[in-house]
Amino acid sequence: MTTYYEEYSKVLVSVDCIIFGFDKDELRILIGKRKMDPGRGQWSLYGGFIHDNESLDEAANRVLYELTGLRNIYMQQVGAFGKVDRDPGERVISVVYYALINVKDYDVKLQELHGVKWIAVNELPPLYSDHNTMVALAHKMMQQKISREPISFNLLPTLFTLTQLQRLYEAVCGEKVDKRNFRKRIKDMDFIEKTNLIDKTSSRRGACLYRFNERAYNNAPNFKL
Amino acid sequence: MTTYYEEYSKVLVSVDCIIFGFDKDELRILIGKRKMDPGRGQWSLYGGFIHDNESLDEAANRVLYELTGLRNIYMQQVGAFGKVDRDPGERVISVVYYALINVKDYDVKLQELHGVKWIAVNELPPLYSDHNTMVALAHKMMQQKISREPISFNLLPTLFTLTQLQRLYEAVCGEKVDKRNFRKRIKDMDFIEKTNLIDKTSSRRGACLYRFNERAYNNAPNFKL
DNA sequence: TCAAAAGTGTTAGATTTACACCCATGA
DNA sequence: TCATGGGTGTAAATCTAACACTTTTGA
Repeated sequence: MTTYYEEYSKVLVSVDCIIFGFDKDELRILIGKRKMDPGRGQWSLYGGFIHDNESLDEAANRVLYELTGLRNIYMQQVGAFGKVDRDPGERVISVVYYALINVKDYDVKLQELHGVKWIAVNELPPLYSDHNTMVALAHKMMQQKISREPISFNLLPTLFTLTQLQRLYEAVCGEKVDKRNFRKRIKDMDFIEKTNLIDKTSSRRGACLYRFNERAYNNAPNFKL
Repeated sequence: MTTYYEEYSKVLVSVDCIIFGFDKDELRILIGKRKMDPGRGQWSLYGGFIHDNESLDEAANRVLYELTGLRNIYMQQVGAFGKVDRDPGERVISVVYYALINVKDYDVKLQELHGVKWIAVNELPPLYSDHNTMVALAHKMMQQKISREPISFNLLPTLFTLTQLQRLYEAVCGEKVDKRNFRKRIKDMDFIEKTNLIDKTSSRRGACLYRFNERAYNNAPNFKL
C-alpha cells in the first residue's frame, strides 16, 4: 500500500457511548468511575479507542457489546468532540454515540462487573472531561428524534402499556402531557398495535399491552408527536 | 508530558466543508476538482487535515478561511465519517461541517484560484469518496435547522427582499410555498425588520428591503416556519 | 400601455388544547 | 368498600391552507 498523506500527523480517536435507559419514570444513562489514568475515579461515560480495522460505527457497536453484552442496539452518532485539551492525558478526538436499550435487557451482574450505574440525566454528577456537554447534546438530539421517529420502543419491553409509553415521553421531553390527548394521538398511529394481553403488575384493573409493528410503520411512516 | 494512551493507534483526521450558497433561486455548494492523489481530478468537497494544535472547529474555520478568505462564517458540524476504506489512499476519519455564506461575499478571483464552482445541490456530479453522502446529510440537517433557527440570513445580503427570502426557503426545502401565507408568518417574526429602503434591481415597482435584527431575536427567539 | 414583480385579507377546514368522570380489581 | 391506576369524548380555540386581484413603474 502506498501512503499518500505521510506529511500529516495522526491523532487518537475514541468512541464514547451515552446509553439511555428508562426506569422508574426517569430517563437514565449508564456511567461509571473511570478505571484508568488520567482521571481515575471520576464519573465518566463508557468508551474506548478505535481499532485500525473497524469503522466508527463498528467501534461503537463493539464498545456497546463489551459493556452490555447486547447486539443490534439502536444507536445514533451525536458528533465529534475535538478541543485540543479536552482530555487531560493526551490529545484525543472523541466521536460520541447515543444508544437506547431496555434496562431489563441489561444484566445486573454485568453492570456490577463494569461498575456502571443507571443515573437519571437530571441528576448527573460532574463527569470526566467534556462528558457532561456530550450528554446534554445527545439528550437534545434524542428528544428531537423521538418526536419524529418511533425510537421510543427501544427503551421499552416489546410489550408495553400506554401509561408506560406516556411516562417515557414525559421523561424524555421533560414535561407532562395530557393523558387523553396522548392516547388519541397514539390511536392514530397504526403501527402501535393493541394486543389482547393484559398487564396486571402496575394496577389492579390491568392495562392493555401494546406493541410496535415495524412493518406497519414502514408502510405508512407518518407521525408527529 | 506523560503519554497515557501509547498502546492505542492513531489515525488521520480531516475536516471537510460543505459550503452552501444561494444564487439564481438555487441552493448551491462549492466543489472543485481534487488536486492531489488519490482521486486527482475528481469532483470533491474542499477540506484539509487537522493540525496538532487546533480543535476541530478551528480546523474547519481555517479551511474555510483558506478557501474563501472569510472569517466568522456560520458553521455547524454534521458528524464524523469513519468507514475504514472510505478514502482510497489511507484510512482517514473525516469530520464534516456545513457553512453558510452569501455568494456575493466570495471573491470570484479566489474561486478561480482554488478552482471551485457553485453547483446546485440538485445537480451534483458524483463526488470523491463518500462526499455525496455527506452533502445529503448536511442538506437534511440544514433544512431542519432553517425551520427553527434564523440561519437563512447567513445566505443572504444584510438587506434582502421578502421574495428573496421566500425563494431561499423554497430552494432549501425543495417545495413552493404560498406567498401570502409566507409573508404573514414573516410579519409575526419581530426580528425581521422592515427598513425604508427599496430594492429596484429585480422589479420596476421596487420591493421593500428587510434586515435581521439579532438583538430582537435574542429577546424573543420563538419561531417555526 | 403593458409586462413583471410587489403587495395585500378572508374563510373553511384541520389541528390542538383543555377538561372530568366512570370502570375494574385486589386487598 | 375503597384506593388505585385504566380508560374514554366533547367543545372552544388556534393554526393552517387555499385562494385572486390591485399596485407600481420602466421600457
